[in-house]
Amino acid sequence: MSIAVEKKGTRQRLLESAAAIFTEKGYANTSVADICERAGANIASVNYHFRSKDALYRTVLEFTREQAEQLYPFSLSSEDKPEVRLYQFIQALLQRILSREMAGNFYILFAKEMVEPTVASGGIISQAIARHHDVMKEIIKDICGREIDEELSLRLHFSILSQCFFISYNEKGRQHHLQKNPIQFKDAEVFARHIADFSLAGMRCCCSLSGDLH
Amino acid sequence: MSIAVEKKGTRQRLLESAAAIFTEKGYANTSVADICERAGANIASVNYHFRSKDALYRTVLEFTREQAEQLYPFSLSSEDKPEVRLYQFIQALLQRILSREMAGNFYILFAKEMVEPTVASGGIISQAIARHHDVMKEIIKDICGREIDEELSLRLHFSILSQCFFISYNEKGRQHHLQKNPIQFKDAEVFARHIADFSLAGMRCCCSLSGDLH
DNA sequence: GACATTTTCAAATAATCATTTTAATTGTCT
DNA sequence: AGACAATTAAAATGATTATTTGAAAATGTC
Repeated sequence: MSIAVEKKGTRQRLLESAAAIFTEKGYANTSVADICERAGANIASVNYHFRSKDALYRTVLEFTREQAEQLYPFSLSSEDKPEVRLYQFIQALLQRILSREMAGNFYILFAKEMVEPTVASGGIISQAIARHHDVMKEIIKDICGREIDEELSLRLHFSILSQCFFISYNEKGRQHHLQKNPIQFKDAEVFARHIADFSLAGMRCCCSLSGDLH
Repeated sequence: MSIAVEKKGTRQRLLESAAAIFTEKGYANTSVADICERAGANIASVNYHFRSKDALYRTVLEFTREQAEQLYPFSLSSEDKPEVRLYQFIQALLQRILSREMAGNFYILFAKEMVEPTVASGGIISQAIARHHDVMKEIIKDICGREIDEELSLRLHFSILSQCFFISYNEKGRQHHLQKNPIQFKDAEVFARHIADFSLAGMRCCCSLSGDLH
């Protein structure tokens, strides 16, 4: 009928509207009426297309996660040196987090789910954690050598990921409580460079410390 | 009349009950009725003693922050070497975060406020951020030397604090999504030792990198 | 064009919530 | 005991919420 661009289908409009508002205000503070209004749809459309608010929320989590994985994959060619792969992983993760598209929404929702879990999230969060974990584990093993202590590996893992995720965890509060401007997507590289340098030094130090004991 | 222990005053009981439930479920998911029931008080008592749910929440934030500051002060004797002060600061912060008392509640509420700010929080969060910032800034300056770049200082600051706060940010989600047991208070020292070692190496590396350019 | 299916719509339902009101109770000082 | 203020109690108010309902409209199919 009209221009192809504007006809998106109610379901898709609801999905995008829901992603935006859930990210903005959180699950509990978002009403189904808000979502429908922004999508230009009727109040009953959420329950028609998604069965419930819970199910819509789960769909948003799944959809935004897929967007993130497609747009910024952790493409680790195992021929690169592990130091390079560390940087590439951190960079891709920060690009996901700082993405203006729906990929970025996932990591904001992820942060909310870690700080205040909902019953609506299903197993999506634990899956996401496991995927990040697997990638990091390989990199750490290759940098520190394979006879590294399991506990030490976990701590290094923790130190590196904490710096990456801290950005998404703090973004909302930085704007609201400190009146700062949002961090831009283009800052991803500078941040990634810093986190990689800082962490590489930390890893080597902690590895050699532990190695000396044996 | 009765035993002194059990007569705590409705106001105090409401405060403790509110701190526990706000920490457990977050501001939006907590009802005044819940708080009153747990405190063994009437539904109207919150509005009588605190004027509103908002004001009660603010009081909880202030009260728990004071508890944290009193129990685990950032007592930095400027005679100690900066490396020692770094460790002491991290240790005190982790002890606050992992405290089973009301001190720990503050850092859980703080995490919630960063990920999903409320209008009810007043300026308490930005004050808390500023205090941590001031302490860290001094330490970084003393470790890296005073001609350090302002931007680099902020990035180092970020890398260190992210590791500390990550524990409180993730604690709820770790239990809910990963079915892990809570991190114990006694783990504060091991964690602090790791974060301090890791970060010290990172700082020195980043400082010398920047220093070489001049 | 007529039928069947999908989608939209407005109104109703039922539950929950913060807050207010009004009355009863308790404690304190004279 | 009596007067007064502080506190507690129970019920009511008004607003918001997710979800359901049943009919209307739109869409697709033969």
